Amino acid sequence: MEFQSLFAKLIADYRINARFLPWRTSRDPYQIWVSEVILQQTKVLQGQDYFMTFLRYFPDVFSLADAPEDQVLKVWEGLGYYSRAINMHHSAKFIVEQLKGRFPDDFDGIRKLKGVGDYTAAAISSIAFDLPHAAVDGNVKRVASRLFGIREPIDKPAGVKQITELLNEIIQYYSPGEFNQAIMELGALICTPKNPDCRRCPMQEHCFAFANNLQKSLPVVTPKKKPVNMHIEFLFLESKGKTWLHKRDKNGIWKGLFEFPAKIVNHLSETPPVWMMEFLDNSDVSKVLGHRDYVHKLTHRTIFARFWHLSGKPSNIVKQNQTYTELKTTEISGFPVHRLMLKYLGDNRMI
DNA sequence: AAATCGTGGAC
DNA sequence: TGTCCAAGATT
Repeated sequence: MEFQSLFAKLIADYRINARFLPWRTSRDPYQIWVSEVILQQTKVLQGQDYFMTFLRYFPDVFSLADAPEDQVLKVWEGLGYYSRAINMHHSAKFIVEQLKGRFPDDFDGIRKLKGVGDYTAAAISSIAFDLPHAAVDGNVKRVASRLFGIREPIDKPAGVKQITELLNEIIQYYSPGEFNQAIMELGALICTPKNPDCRRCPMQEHCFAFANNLQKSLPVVTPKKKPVNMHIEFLFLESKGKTWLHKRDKNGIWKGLFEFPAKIVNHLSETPPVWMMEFLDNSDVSKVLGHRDYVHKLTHRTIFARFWHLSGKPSNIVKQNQTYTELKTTEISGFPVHRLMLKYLGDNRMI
């Protein structure tokens, strides 16, 4: 089988049955960029609404570059992997200030943008500019592994390299954007991780895994580690309708987002924790209005959180330290916060 | 090379 | 219930 005809059925099938997705209505590289970054490690169903909202707020690279970071994060709120938003914001400024607002139009130029790796650069350059670069995402790795019988683990650089080089050879015989999207669509709808629907697969007659009944053992993936437990306490301090938030720094989880003053602890405290006392004025006897517990599961850790709701006069540490932002309790929803905060605020009827 | 970074849906 | 993992990038 020659490369020119290997994917012919898949391409034909894609032309007929491709899903209608909002980012497929445009070939504006900016919009393709936005969609690809939103879709990193994110399912189509989850990303669609964020894509529409993001473009409503930031319809072009100039509006994104001009926006304050906190507004970009507010639009991104709840989606996760927040460095994506910060990197996009940074790259938008770079495009406007250094490239006169012209989106880079080749692979190397696109690849230089922060938050754009090999996959995203290939996706943008193929879809927006018809350039022959194979976009190797999780779908493509799985499809290629089964189709060609590749036993190299697909979650390691060697496996990705092998697949990328092979598909870069093949993609030149096809329409690049169509080729990449057709394979991703196949992986998303037919050649799924579990229970692939081989009966409906347009690549069935060419598939190594199907011929050898190896769908369950391909691709080879290295086992993941179990999440680590972590305990964290939050202080929701109220005083005369005011409260205080803290903007997380550039390192670690939830970067750039706001949250109540927080501390990582070994064990959750049954009474208001000692560390909270420095946030309260000594002369004031604060009232404990209650606490709420949450278990927040992430890929790599399980967070046991306890929110303490205290009423009392804040200490000078809180009032004079620029680390903390004072705001009206009713205006919390204007700040970008992580999902754990959203849960608490929702359960407290604050949003 | 291996860790880290979120959230949610499917099974 | 727990496990997997998604249109990955960065360090």
